[in-house]
Amino acid sequence: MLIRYAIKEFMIEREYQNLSKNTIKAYEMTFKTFLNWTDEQEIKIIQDLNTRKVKAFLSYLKNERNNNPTSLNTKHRQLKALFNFLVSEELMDSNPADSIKKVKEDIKIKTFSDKEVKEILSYLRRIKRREDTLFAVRNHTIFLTLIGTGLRASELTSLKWSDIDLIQRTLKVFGKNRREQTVPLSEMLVRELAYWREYCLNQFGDLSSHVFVNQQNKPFSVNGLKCFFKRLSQVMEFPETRCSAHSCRHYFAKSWIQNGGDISTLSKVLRHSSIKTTEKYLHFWGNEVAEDYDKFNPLSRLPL
DNA sequence: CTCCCTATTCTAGAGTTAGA
DNA sequence: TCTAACTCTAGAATAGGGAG
Repeated sequence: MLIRYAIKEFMIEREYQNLSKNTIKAYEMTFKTFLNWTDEQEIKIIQDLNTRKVKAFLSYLKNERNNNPTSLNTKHRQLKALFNFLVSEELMDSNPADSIKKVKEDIKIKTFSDKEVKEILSYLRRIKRREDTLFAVRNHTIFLTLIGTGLRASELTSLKWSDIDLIQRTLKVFGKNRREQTVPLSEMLVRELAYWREYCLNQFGDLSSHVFVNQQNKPFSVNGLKCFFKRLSQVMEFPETRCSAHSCRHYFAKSWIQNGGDISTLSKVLRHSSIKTTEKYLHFWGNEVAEDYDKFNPLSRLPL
């Protein structure tokens, strides 16, 4: 069977399983790259594929396309899934990707320092005072919400007014993996959200169902959010720090830990499914937490 | 005209879940 | 308890709309 058709069969199967759009897209992207490569190598049918060829493809990704370990492993897994399917359909004898080991990854995340967050906040506040435009008020509120709740990007943009209880001070989040949970809101954030709500009412006359909207009172998109952070990073010029919605989430976790919050509660607030993920965060900020560790460690106060 | 905002597409990377 | 499979986020590049 032609590789091209094998992939088509696989995709039909996956779409039938009702996988999310992003997953389908990710498969499509990887297979497109793979097909181009096999075309160049003049590999046409699936029987021509073997472990050596799959390895060659992965090293092509690594060396010529500068993929990093995480990407290599992702693509490796996707190919493995494809071959598994072909084996189960008896179109292939064995999985040529099976014996390939995954690449070691070293993960490190740099998030905002307290100083950087203060700088961002005072910048956004300054603009809000000076201009008092819809964008200025919205962006300020968005940043506060992210810092104050640790929401993910899509969770923020899909927020609806009906999800927010300003009296009970809670927020309903429709998060990753199509799952819904409730998180608490701080008093200060409730005030800011209420102000933003009033602002929208004045501006548009009526309230959109979505909390964060653009100039046309249409839902603010995830891409819009990305662009906001991109502009922000250009203004702030933090040399080391990634400036994104996710950085806010990490900052939320970091200050939680540094202020002595406990990790199992944090895990719940961040809605991690396993505490292992939350524990990884400790690892990310090795040095910074290590300083606190020294500060609070009883051994440093004993004369040894 | 510029500046700011947003949408879209592609590629890279981080996080979760199910089930052997 | 391990890992294949699944899901979502990040960022670059590009294009275009609309306000001032």
